[in-house]
Amino acid sequence: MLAIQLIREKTDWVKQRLAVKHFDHPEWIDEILQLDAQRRQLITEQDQLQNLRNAASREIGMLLRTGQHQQAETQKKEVIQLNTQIDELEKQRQQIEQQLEHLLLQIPNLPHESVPIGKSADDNVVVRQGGKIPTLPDNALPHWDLSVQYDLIHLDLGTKLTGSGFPVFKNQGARLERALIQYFLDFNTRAGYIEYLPPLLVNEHTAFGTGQLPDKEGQMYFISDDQLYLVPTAEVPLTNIYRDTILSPEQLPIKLTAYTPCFRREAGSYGKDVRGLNRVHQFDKVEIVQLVHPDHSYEVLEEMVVHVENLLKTLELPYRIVKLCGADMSFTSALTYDFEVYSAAQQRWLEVSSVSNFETFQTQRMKIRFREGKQTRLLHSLNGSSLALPRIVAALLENYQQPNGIHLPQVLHPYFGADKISPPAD
RNA sequence: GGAGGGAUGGCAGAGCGGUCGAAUGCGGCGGUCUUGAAAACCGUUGUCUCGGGCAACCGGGACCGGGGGUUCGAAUCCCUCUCCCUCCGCCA
Repeated sequence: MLAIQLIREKTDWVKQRLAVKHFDHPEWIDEILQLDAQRRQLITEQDQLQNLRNAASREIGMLLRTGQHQQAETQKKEVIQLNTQIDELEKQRQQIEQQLEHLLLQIPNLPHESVPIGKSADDNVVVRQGGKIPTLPDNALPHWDLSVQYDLIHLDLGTKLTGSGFPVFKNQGARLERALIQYFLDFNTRAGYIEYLPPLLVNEHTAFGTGQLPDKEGQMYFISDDQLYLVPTAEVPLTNIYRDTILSPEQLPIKLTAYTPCFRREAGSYGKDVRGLNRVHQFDKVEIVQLVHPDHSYEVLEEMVVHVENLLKTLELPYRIVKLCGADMSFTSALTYDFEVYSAAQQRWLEVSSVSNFETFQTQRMKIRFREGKQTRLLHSLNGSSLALPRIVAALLENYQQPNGIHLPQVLHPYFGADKISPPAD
């Protein structure tokens, strides 16, 4: 959520920035300003009347104590008059505020100055590329075939147990998943991130805090009996840990990491994009989150990008880093880098991480602040995947397939307990 | 699931329906003392918001778990929701 003062003070600049995100209702900004002016006017009037009421009530107390009941009664009648006026103003104010909030919630975050102008994902800018794209043997298979051949992942079984998009990992497949999670968490904690294991169900306050509500309501699974949402990413519970807190400068930066399964309804997805592990309803992901001083958040963003990049390098996968253009960014982000890994058998780039700076867009909602002198100030929040597992697994299987098995990168050997995935014994 | 108790400032802990934004203690910050530190003493110490100076500040309003009600007036009374504690039951 944008700060109303920002809209007030830099109206034209806000509109100009929103245009980069292809936000096509600049008139809402004007409506917001109008409502804001009305709101402040009403508050001023109401406060004045309440001031009068407080004084009068105090006087009534005095009158009663000194036995002047007559005067007290006339005073009471006046205050009752006042109260009807106050109630009227209060009703108006609430209505205005509701409209204001409704509009404000539909304004996306402003893109950073460096965000590329663009109309679609085609206009994203490749920042760096690394690793080597392997040449595969002639009979190379995509990961969904390898999964079956090596008895690693069973999508049809998931369909039987739950529905489509809920993969079942088995044997070496399950072990690989566990190894990756463990490795990623170790990599993050070594870099100073504090490990958490948060709840997988969150309430609506929490979902609202990071911006999942109301914007992406349909994307989350909802437990209606208890009014709880299944987490679509660890970002949600992790960032909300610090909701409604005022930190001291010495506590900064806050660096958090967590593994959680992620649940996404992905309504409306179809076709080859969803084949195999490319898009599923439940997947594993390790997330990193930082809450930092607003003056340094873009340095921290670069630091997080390098962190994820280093992790990817150790997996020895061909990758590239993409800076998202205005049209492709999320509602809440000010600047986002996507990480993609090359899936050699599918011959396409798959997104495995998204690292973003949200500036104060989330912290404004969550009221995450720090003390700066006598003032309080909003922190900046950032997060990124490090990493999302399914497409990493897909790329590992496809890129490393050899006639005698799937050779794993060295860093995984101790976690996996072997240097390769062996063909099933049969 | 059943019965009872509770939710107050960073923490602990008071609070007859009317100068209560809230006693007191601890902690924090500033100062005196000291070569320095500790102790002692003095002072200070919440958040949000509106208005004015458009800055260090000043004035108003709101906030004692959330929401609603009674009243001229509510931290204090009533209703409701949430959470916490104790006991019983059930259970990984």
